[in-house]
Amino acid sequence: MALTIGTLARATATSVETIRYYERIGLLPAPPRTRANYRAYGQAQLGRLSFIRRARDLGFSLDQVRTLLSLSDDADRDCAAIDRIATAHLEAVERKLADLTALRRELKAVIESCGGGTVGDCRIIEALGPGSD
Amino acid sequence: MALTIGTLARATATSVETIRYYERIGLLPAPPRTRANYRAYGQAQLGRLSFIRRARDLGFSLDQVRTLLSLSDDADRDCAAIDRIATAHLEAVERKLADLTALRRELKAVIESCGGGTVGDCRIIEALGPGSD
DNA sequence: CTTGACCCTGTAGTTGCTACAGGGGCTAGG
DNA sequence: CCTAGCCCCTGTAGCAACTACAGGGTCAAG
Repeated sequence: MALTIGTLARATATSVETIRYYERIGLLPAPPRTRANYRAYGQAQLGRLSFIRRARDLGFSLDQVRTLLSLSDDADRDCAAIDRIATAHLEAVERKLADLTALRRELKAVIESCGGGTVGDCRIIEALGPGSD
Repeated sequence: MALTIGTLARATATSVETIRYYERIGLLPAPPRTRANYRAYGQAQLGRLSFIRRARDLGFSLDQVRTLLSLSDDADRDCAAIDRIATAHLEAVERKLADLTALRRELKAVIESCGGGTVGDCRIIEALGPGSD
């Protein structure tokens, strides 16, 4: 009935080392052990790890995941705190998108300036420095 | 005439620690020292550091910057190697943009599902886990 | 002659893992 | 009973690209 760490890893598309790492930093509780000192996980742990992985896939930091987990333990609590974390994260994602979009534009401009000759004529290098190197 | 590390830092919007770090990893050559053992930089170093910062701002890794710097030293070389690095980086940026865009869509869907009640009703938590935690 | 801003070296911390090294256990085949 | 091959254990070190001290030295101004 109990899952070994390898089985849990395959079930959640996580590496065994990552699971042990999550335990070390207190994100996953230390499970009971078998006689051979193997970790023995139950369904609750599988659910918790799935939650963590899904949140990580959505780009939440481990610290945010920790907070989300502790908030989700209390079903009677106001949902606003959770919404605040998610919205803040969405805003961070949108800032990153804007940054990356600007970066792509600049990068394209730099690349297009290259005519294909020698480095001496290449505008990529020129575009990067102020010319005094 | 020579610049102190603090002046160079302000001129390139870099922190003093970062400049020392670049020196330690061999990205910036070790400059001559004053009698007081202070680093004394010239215009060439200013240009080189500007180049590095600009490339970093465009998202190139320090390893790519290292390669770009060594390629740019040789003005007679074919420009294709430089173009290859820049194009590969652009492709990486576009992959990242696609990933972030998908993530934003998912995140928005999760947030919109929250009606504003208690955690028990909150769809954000529900959306994250398989429900068995 | 002291204050405060700067500089020096060296080391340890950050995030989120990943990769060993060096050992033990468990099952199946010979 | 022995061995092969897989899985598990702990503990430590490494990655990128910085950042943040601690504990000192230097220098110009008042």
